[in-house]
Amino acid sequence: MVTISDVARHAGVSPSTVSYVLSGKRSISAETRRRVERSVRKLGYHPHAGARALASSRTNVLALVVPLRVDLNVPVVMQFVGAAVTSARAYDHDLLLLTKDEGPDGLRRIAASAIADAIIVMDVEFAEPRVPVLQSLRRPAVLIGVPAQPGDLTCVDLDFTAAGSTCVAHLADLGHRKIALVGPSPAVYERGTSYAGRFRLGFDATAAERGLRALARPCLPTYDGLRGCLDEILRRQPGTTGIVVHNEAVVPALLAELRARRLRVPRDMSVVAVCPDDMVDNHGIALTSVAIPTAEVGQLAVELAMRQLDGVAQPEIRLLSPRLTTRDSTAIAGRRRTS
Amino acid sequence: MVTISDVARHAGVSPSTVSYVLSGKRSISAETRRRVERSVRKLGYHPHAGARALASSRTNVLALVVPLRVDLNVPVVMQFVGAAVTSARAYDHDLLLLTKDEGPDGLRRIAASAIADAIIVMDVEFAEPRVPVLQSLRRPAVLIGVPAQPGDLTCVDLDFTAAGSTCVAHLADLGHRKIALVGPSPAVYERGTSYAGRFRLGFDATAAERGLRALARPCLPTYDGLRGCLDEILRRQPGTTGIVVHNEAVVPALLAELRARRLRVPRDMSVVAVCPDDMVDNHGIALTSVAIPTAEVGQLAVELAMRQLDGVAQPEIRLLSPRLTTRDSTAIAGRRRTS
DNA sequence: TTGAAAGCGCTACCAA
DNA sequence: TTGGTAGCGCTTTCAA
Repeated sequence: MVTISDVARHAGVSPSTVSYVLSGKRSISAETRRRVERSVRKLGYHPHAGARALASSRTNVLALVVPLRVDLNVPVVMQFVGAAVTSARAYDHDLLLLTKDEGPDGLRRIAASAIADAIIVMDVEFAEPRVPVLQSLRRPAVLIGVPAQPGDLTCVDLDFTAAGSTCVAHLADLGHRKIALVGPSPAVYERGTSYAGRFRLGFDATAAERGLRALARPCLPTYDGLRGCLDEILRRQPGTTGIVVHNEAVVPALLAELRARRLRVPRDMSVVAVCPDDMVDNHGIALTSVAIPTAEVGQLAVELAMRQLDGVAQPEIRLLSPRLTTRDSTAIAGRRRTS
Repeated sequence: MVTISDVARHAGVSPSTVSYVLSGKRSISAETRRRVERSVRKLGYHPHAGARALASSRTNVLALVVPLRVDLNVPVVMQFVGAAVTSARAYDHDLLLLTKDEGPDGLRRIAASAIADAIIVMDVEFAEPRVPVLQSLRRPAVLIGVPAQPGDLTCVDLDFTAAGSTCVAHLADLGHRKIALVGPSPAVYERGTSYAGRFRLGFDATAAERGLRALARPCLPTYDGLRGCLDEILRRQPGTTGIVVHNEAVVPALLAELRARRLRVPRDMSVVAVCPDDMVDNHGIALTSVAIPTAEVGQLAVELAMRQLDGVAQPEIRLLSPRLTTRDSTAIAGRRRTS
């Protein structure tokens, strides 16, 4: 392997000079820099990650804890991950993948063995058991989602409460009086997943505020689950003319079932989806939606981690404002049968 | 931080003894082992990853190169990843995530900076540009997929050629005479993605062998894409009674469109899907399918990498035999209109 | 503006 | 069965 000494010899300088050229931590004459950079390229030198980590206590690795459950929307998770790797690379960092299954012990292991400089945690719960551990580690950490007690941890996410409000307000503005929420899987609610609860909060509050009849139901991410959910909505709240669907996986099934029941979208039923923008167009009808800004959130999570590593960061909770785009699946409410 | 010397002092032994207890590379008296292990637990010791890597030239990290394209089926990719992390952890290894976008240079970087012990590559193309680099690195590597010239690289995947044959044979056995393939995105074919081509190969060969009329079309993973694809199939090959769909993303759209055209499944149209087993049941009808064994493949990839690291491995190409499960979406062919 | 050299924490060789 | 210790490749302090 090519070492820093090889480069130094080749360029006719000392190893420390090579190190400084690479890190930019002290000024180097133009001529020396040029020679060193040439040698680096010529020899194809890459610093040994372990040696660097040992000497500098910086690994240039970010740990990302992802959920592997299938009840979460997998493509959405993947978009976060994609955005995170990409921006990590922009900061010359790599991403280490951990699973939520490893739990708090996994976080301790990462910290104690100095495998990563910072930890980014996805799929945060309301009563998040990893929060105390994360605090005790005294290491840069970013949560994607907001637990009940974030303490001094940095959090970033879409403002799901506002998103819930926005969806309801849109339907209310169109004159709908009876609306329903097709939510995530029951399991997602049961374990107190942060985003699900926050969305529900905004949905309920704004429905009450605007005087709407509103019914919120969790929904298993299967065709049968959706059918059951829709059955219940139409039975318990006949005359429903607006549906908010916060569960991308069942959108195709929802549209298929509405069609099967002769409920036309948006004429008989308005539908607002909560999903990444690039998923609104694959369903035969362009969906009115509140965007989940996966790219922004993933990138922001990495940036906030990097800022902590640079030592110039206050703890903060960064909630991105929701953006609703009106497309073809919502319309002014009429008086039509919906059951 | 807790170092190996801290543990040694606490247990009243030398650092090297602690190291040997942990690695199991030489025999240790029961008593000493007990004392050391107690100290390790008591102090919460985890070896410093960088130091270990520097001294042993082993990182206990596996690099996994994933595609972040959206034209590939994301949940399937995620299942591979999940299986890979989980089995890597079983071997006390972590997974580093690289993106295909980094290309050959990314592989070189990983190797040169000794960031990972082995590399697992997903989304392999027929004329895979990363193969020569991988060979030159002389490091354990596993491809998920099979390139045209694997050389002495280890490959693992479902036997997609056999899978294509199996689907056709199933339909032929049921008496279907005109069948079609709804394939992956055109882009997937265009870049010569290994699994797409191999499946197509098996499909075409067996259709010819069994004397079937067969039409294979790529399909964009959108509702409109599917509609266009289905239009073309029914127009260019009227009387088609069997469809093989090798593109999980469009399965909901396919079923919805068939219903919209009054083509009942399986009465008027038999449908065979190629997808992971846990995705056959979310569509209102249980689909006859050939399983993509994501868990097995992901796990096997890791195992083959570990075996190479242990130095006891021959290069091999491991193709898993397809398994077709008959469910409710295929039936004996009748004489019915399909256009 | 540059160089010399002391560690960082661990593994594994050499001795005992 | 155990201990001592050189050295892995780098960063960073101290000196020049």
